[in-house]
Amino acid sequence: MTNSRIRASEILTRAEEDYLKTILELEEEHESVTTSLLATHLRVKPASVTGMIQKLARSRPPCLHYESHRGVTLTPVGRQIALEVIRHHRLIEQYLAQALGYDWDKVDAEAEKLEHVISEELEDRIAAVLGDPIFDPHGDPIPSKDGSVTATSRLPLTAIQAGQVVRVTRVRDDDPELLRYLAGLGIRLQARLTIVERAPFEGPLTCQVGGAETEARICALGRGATDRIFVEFDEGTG
Amino acid sequence: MTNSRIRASEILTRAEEDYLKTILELEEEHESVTTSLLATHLRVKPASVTGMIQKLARSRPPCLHYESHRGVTLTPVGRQIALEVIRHHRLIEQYLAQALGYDWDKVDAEAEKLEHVISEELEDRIAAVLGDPIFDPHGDPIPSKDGSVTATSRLPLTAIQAGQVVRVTRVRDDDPELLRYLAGLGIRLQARLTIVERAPFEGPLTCQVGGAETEARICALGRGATDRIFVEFDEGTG
DNA sequence: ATACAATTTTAGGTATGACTAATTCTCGAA
DNA sequence: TTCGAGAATTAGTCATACCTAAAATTGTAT
Ligand SMILES: [Mn+2]
Ligand SMILES: [Mn+2]
Ligand SMILES: [Mn+2]
Ligand SMILES: [Mn+2]
Repeated sequence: MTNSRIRASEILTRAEEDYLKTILELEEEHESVTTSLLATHLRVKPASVTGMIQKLARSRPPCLHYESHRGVTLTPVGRQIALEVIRHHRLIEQYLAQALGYDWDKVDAEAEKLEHVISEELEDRIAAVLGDPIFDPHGDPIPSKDGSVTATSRLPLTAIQAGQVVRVTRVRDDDPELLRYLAGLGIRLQARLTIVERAPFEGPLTCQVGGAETEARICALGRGATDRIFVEFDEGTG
Repeated sequence: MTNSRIRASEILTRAEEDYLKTILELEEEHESVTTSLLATHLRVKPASVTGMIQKLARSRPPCLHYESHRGVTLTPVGRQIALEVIRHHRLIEQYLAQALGYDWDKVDAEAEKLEHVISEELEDRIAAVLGDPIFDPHGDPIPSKDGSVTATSRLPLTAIQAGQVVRVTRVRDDDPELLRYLAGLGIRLQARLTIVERAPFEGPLTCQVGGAETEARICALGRGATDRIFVEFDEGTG
């Protein structure tokens, strides 16, 4: 069985799907997707990455462009497959949170496995039950079936000045511990933050969580947190 | 990496889990679970079965007893793992049917993949949402967490005489086409059947579906159907 | 222009789990 | 009791996807 041909939405292995998904996610944040960058995010060794990207570049049609020592770029075919996997992942995360009461720190690990095994029918039913959601529990956009993706804030809390008022729109989902910690502080999607103070030299950022109406809490966040929280300037005091 | 030790509820591969599940299912219906029987049900070649059962017999503690040319028997450890996989499978089937509106002919294929990847937490949440169901959409019992299994009817429709009135309590889930066909006839779980006539020499069984109250339909079922439908004698005309 | 350090690729190996083909075993019939 | 058909096992391959160690490449610093 020589499995060297791939059509869009063909049967790929779990490993292949994870590579394509990760490449697309990294393309959005890095100008070049290198072997070592992929190895870090996929938790495998660089030699393994080289082997896999060579296979994906050899597939017909190719899922990605690859030149030795130059990093990789997804082809339209590879990008479409990656978007399908990401749609699965984020839809499942949202379903676990909405329909099954999962906390936002647990959904990623579960979705990581389920994303590879659900059928088109299950994908569609989940989307229907949720009313075709556009965002996952961390504020990441869920690609539509045709592959379009809503833009999200790239403004990290780290970049905000003292005195400004912002709303949380996205939180990196790669650190469950941080997510649980933030939930404990009341920092969730749509939470309003008023920046009280920014200590210099990468010192902590002090902010007030929630409006003055409710019991507002003050907390200090380090760089590890503020780099992973994305915000928009608050329009209209809801 | 020598992965030869297995504790109950340890990480097994998908293939290993499917073998153990299938062995338990076959033990219930056959006095001896042979290599070729397993090969047929797992859709692999006998040589592959020999290899896998030798590995499962060598695992520590062993998942099954195996003597060359003598078939296999699950050990308590193997049985417990098999029950966990079957619990996953049937809970998922029931969830797909109840919560997501799946038809009973589609749930098996989907559950076959999902059963291997859901976490203990997801299993528990699904069970909770469904109110700890005891049966799956085909009337098969869902093993409880402690491994107990409700007994089900082993009386096939084939064994029923003309004139008798029975209720459908279980239908084999291995043939989606048959399930869809039966659904079209109104033959589902708890449907009442009145046997009108039994043609001799394995001829068709004619029966009336549903009570006389509703629009009762007459249909003729061949052996392929009646062997796969299990019934109980109807108590009280509900 | 050269050399070195970091990155990347190649070479070679492991484990899983399937396959085919060849061989061996078992058990019933002669 | 022997024989042979069918069932099962062994032997040898292949594909996937990881790994380590060695070799090659790149770009930067001298
Ligand atoms: Mn994954
Ligand atoms: Mn997410
Ligand atoms: Mn399965
Ligand atoms: Mn079932």
